[in-house]
Amino acid sequence: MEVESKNFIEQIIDQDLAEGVYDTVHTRFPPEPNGYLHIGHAKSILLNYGLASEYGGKFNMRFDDTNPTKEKSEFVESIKADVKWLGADYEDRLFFASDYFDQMYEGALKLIKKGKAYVSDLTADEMREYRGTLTEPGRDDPNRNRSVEENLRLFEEMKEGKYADGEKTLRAKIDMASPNINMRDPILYRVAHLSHQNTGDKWCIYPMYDYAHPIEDAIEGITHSICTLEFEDHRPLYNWVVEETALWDKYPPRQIEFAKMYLTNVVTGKRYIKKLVEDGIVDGWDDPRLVSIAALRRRGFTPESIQMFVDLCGVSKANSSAEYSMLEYCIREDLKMKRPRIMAVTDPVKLIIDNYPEGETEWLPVVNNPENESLGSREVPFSRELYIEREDFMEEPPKKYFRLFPGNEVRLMGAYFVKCESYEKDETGKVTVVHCTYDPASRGGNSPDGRKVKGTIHWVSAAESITAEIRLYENIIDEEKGVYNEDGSLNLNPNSLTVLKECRIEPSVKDAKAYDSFQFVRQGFFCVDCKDSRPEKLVFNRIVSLKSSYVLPKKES
RNA sequence: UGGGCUAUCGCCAAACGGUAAGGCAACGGACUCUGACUCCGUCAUUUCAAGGUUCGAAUCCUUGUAGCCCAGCCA
Repeated sequence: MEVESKNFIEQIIDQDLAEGVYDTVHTRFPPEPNGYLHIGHAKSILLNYGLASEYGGKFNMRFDDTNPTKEKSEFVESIKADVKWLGADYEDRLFFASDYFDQMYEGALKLIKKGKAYVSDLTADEMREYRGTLTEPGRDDPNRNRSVEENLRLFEEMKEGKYADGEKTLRAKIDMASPNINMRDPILYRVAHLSHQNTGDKWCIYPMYDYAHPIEDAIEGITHSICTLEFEDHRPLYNWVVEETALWDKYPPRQIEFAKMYLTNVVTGKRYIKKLVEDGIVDGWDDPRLVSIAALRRRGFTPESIQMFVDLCGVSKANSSAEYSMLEYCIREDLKMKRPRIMAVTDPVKLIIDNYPEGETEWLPVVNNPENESLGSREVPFSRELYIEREDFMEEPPKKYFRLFPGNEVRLMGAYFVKCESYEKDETGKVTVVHCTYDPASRGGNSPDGRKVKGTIHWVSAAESITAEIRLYENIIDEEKGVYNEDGSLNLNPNSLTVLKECRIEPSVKDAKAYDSFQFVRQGFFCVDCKDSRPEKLVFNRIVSLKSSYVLPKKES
């Protein structure tokens, strides 16, 4: 048992439970359906869901759809799919903030009757002017002292549609001189003659986030309302609304803020991604070079790996950004034991075994994953003509190079020992064929005379191998400058997408349907691109490469 | 400049007055039918800075410094 220290949210919960503030934990994930979810949201989802499961409580899915101008049902569907894929099970608790519009309206009436809210005639500009600045207090709204009756009538008229957009608002009566700008009589309701994706044309007034969110939490019986740091300043207002509307059943919800997580140098900004999509730089929100949940899924990341990543990152209140290598570690860790390791040659050179009978093919058994026997084994065709990796042969090897070079003997993985006898080059000096002889006694990869070889290389049979396309993805990086320069030009890493076309892969990839992804020996992890796969040709996405798989010895001269 | 928050290794992050966990990355080395994996070792005498309290401070106090957030009828 590992002794894991609890994060600060767990500590707060423990204390709440101990003090009897709450007797359960009920969390929620409340996105606005205005875009696709990315890795940052995954943290929030898994954190909220994880907390609920850890304490035997419940987790709600809720769409915060209080602003019809930005929201689309398309996003509702993608968000639901992503949350499900991540494994955050909200059971039958799928809610919409718009489900509570009636109660919010009643709450507003209650506030008006208590003298805690009033209708304002101020325009947006006037409102800004009256609000004051960061350093100067605001001034009272001229309508601040309207009578309850007048406010009631006016608010009713707002609802009835008697006013144009922006003509009137409902404001909370708090304190125009508060150092916290959020408390300077914040707007509770605005007039907006818009059709809502859920409620249609029923409403022409819509509640603001600060008013709506606490009520949503209260109604759903949320105990710990976890959000990001930028809402810290809103907490007093959150509490004010919770108190004044008193719409909770058992206990009032409590807001806790944590730091968002960013990935170093990757683009998460919605408007940048939108532009990348619009400019055709990427092929959509799920382009594997992005870090939306959909992109990660298409790239071949597993929900388990993302869970691991979130766990590894931890939760705190310090702004931070995790290195991408941590995410890569997680997917490598998750996949290495549960995926078959098969042979793929990404830059083929022909290898001819001169003393192997022409036209003969034998099928050799190879274990799928030496570290996980339960994955079974497969048969791989072996013949006189093979392909090996170009980097696995060198005419003049540096020191400590123990793959193929003239006169050297290596093991063809799972097959035979072969010794390099000669090689051919074309006019340009490029090696075209490597000639070897094999030792028939070393079948299976071991010589009965006990001699050892230093190197083992992978290979595929020339005739039976499958040609596939492999896509090597780098993330679209976001340096300090940002993705786009001021003149609109793009800061892209030049090799964000590299397509290798003539890759040769052993025929067992035909069993691709049985697995989402493979580990290609010494090349890393790949998945079949379900979106881009053509029937005649398999397209693989690289999930992540292995560590240092291409690196030649450094200390050579 | 008003208010809120944050500062612990290159990156995350514990430590809650008792003498700086862990992970990622990096670097050595061992092992290996994947130069992967695994394994073993190295990696903060010091916690933004300077003072102070204390037998003892990353933790408490003071004064600074730096970063993030707030002036949408967005969330």
